[in-house]
Parts: sequence; structure tokens; C-alpha cells
Amino acid sequence: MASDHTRTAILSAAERLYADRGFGDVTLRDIVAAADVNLAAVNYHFGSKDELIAELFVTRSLATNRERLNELKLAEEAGGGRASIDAILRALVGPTLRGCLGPERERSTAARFMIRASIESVPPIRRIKNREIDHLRKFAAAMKRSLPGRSEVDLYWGLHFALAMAHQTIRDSERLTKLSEGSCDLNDVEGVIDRVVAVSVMALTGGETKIAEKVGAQRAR
Amino acid sequence: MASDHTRTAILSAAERLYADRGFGDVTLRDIVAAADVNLAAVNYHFGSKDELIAELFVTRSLATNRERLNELKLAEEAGGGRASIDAILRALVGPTLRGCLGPERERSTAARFMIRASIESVPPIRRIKNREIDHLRKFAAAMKRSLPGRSEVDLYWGLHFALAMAHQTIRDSERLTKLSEGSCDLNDVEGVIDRVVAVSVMALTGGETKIAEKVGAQRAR
DNA sequence: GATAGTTTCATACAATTGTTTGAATTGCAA
DNA sequence: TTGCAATTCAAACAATTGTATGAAACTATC
Repeated sequence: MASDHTRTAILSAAERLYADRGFGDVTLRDIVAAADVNLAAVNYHFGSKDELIAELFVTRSLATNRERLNELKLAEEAGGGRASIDAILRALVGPTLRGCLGPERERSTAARFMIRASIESVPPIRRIKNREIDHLRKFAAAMKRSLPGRSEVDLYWGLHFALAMAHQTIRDSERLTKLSEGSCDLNDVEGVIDRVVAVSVMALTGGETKIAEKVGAQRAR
Repeated sequence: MASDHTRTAILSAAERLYADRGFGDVTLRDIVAAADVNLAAVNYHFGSKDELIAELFVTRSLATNRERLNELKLAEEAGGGRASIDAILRALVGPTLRGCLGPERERSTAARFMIRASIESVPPIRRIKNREIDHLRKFAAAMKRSLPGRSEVDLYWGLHFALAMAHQTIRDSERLTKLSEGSCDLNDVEGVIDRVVAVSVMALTGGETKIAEKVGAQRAR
């Protein structure tokens, strides 16, 4: 490989086009035109369109996961091996939200690409997301250390809900903005993170009896 | 229209195929083959493929919205015009979750179709979802009546988070099952609803000071 | 039972798409 | 320079897809 020029030109053109127009209506011809390379170059360098998309997604995905684990490590070190549940959840949802939210005009191509990936969910990306579980398991383990008294089921539900709130906020920030007529400030990223974390922490700690009673009562029906 | 036979055959074949195999790889030819009608029938009866998909989705969507509003009305009548926040949120997320969750083998075609629609988010469906805001506004109004002391921003966030938890649970129940190695019982639909509602209620009531402090502190940075 | 309107049908259209091919070009090492 | 591998290129391939067409079949009304 003399110089990655063609390869990187394809990658960045593809990321930008997918970010701008979605996976649905961007063709390889659009990409090679924007990258100013030959059509066959995509298959030569990546094998197929899906593998190109996959490479784009794994790159950004691994970066986010690294940030998450790094924040988790810092939190655990600060807590002498046991991080607070607040810090754990913050490490989980913080990098994703910071990466995708914020003033629309300031959003990087990478951010917009990841938002698209979150909304459209095309097959090659779905396949990769399915392998994300090992990564999440590390957070589940940390949560278990942080809240040893809590049942595993509750922890998993808490983790699930935290991710749900974060992802839906990314995916559908527009709806919340419209619904609230702009009064919910999605540009205040740290404020959003605080909200998601606060609710998640409450789900995992505050409502112990409440949830246990309700779910118990439900099951006994 | 002598008999809707062709029309309904197309609708139910399409719903089943989309439910089973997703929007991505079901063609009009697949649908007409399954419905045992002519290819041109789709364009004749629906105008276009997208309009067919739209009709499928609006039908199910309106049904869910009716259920939601009905539950809301019952709750408000029971509370003398002011429903409890618990009941409001239950009316919001209950119908959707009941419609889409439950034992996989017992799921109706309609349920599986709506799960697909939630996962794949194809353009005609996205367009319809964007018009859902008026419907949600009714729940926001009910919540406002139920929790007059709460700021509107908090209410919108609570509504947003409730829907986030419900939808992510539908969209990604598989991940939660795998992550928890089956210990999170997603077949206990009422139990799931209880969890979502309980967390949402806590988000809207329990943590008032906590969230206010945190968000406030954050904003002051 | 003729007629007008509706519905069905086979077929073709037109455009798009990812992929492949084989030759040309380039870059680098011997 | 020569030779070889890597890369680029134009062109074509092959398959799919939604849609349009115009004739045929059907239905119900008068």
C-alpha cells in the first residue's frame, strides 16, 4: 500500500454522505464521485459496500467503547476499585451522548454518522451491534460490585434503561424538541447526561421497595 | 369495489412478510406471490409501495393510539378528571408493550410487524411517526394536570424517558435477554410495564431535588 | 343483454445498483 | 532499465425493482 489516499478518501466521503443523507439513498457511485476515485476502488479496497459501512461503524464504535472503558477505569481507581453507581452510569452514557449531542452546527461528521447509524440500523451495523454485549458485560460487572445488595435482574434492567434513555435521546432529539417547543435544551449536553444518569441511579437505588413490591405483586397475580 | 379480496390479501401478505423478513428484503413481487394476486394490483390499489407500507403502519398505529387514549380517559374518569401520574404513564406505555411483547410464539403478525417498524424505521413510517406529536401532547397535558407543581421541562423529559424505555425494550429485547442470560423475563409483560412505569414515576416525582440540584449545578458550570 | 365502470392480468419499461473484468497505469525494487 | 506487484480505470454485467401500459375479464346497472 503505497499511500492510503484512495482508501481514506472513500472512507471520509462515505461517512460524510451517509451522515448527510442516510444509508438509504447513498450509492457507491455517489461515494466515489465525492471521493473522486474510481467506482471499482470500493470493492478493491473494502470488498463490498457492506464491509465499507461496517468499517466505518466499527471505527467509531471502538472509539466510543474505549472512552467508556477509560472513564470506567478512572472512576474505579478513584473509588479504590469500587466506583459509585453514578460514575459507572456516567461512563456508560457520557461518551455516547457527548459524541452525538450538542449544537447541530457543531456536530462532527462522525457524530452525525453515528446518529444515522442509530436511527436507520442497516444490516451490517446491526450485526456489529450484536457483538456489543461483551462490552456491556463489563459495566454490568462494575455495577454489581457497586451495588452488591441489588439483584442481578434489577441491575440488568437498570443498565438497559440507561442505554434506552441515552439512545432514544440521540435518535429522537427532534421529537422532544418539538414536543416541548424548544424548552428542553438538548444542546446542554452535560445537563442531558445528568438527567439520564440521575434517573438511572434512581431506578437502581431509590425505588428498591417500590419496584420490588410492584413487580412482586404483579407476578403474584 | 366489489369485494376487497385483493386489497386485503395484499395487506395481510405484506404485513406477514414484512414482519418475518423486514422491509429491506421483501419486494412487491414477494408480496403479490404470497397474496396470489397480480403484480400491478399493488399500484392499482395503493398507488405505490410506500403507500402500502404507510397504510399498514397507520392502521396499527391508530389502533394503539386509540387504546392509549381510552386507558387515559378511564384513568381520568376514575380520578375525577385528574388521573394519577402512574395511571397516565401506564396508559402511555401499556398498550404498546402489551402489543409487542409476550412469548415470541404467541406474537401476532401485527405485533411482529410493529416491532419491525420500530427497528428498521423506513421512510414512509418515519414520516408518520413525525405526526405523532399531537397525540403525545394529550399525555403531556394530562401529566401537567396530574403534577401541577412540576416544571414543564421535567414533564417532557419524563414523557420522553418513559417512551424511550418502552421502545428500547421492544426494539432490543433480545440484547437484554442475552445480557442477562435469560434472567430478565420479558414474557412477563405486566411486570415489564410495572418496571417502566415505576422508573418513569420516580423520574417524575421521587428525584425532584436530586435532579434539580444536579442539573442546576451542571448549568452553573 | 348491451354498456360503462371496475378490476385483473401479462408484459414491458426504465432506471438503479453492487459487482466484476481485463486492460492500463503506477510505483518500487533488483 | 527491467520486471513485478499493487493500484486505478473504463466499461460492462447481471440482477433486481418499482412502476406503467393496454388489453382482457369481470360486475353491476339499465
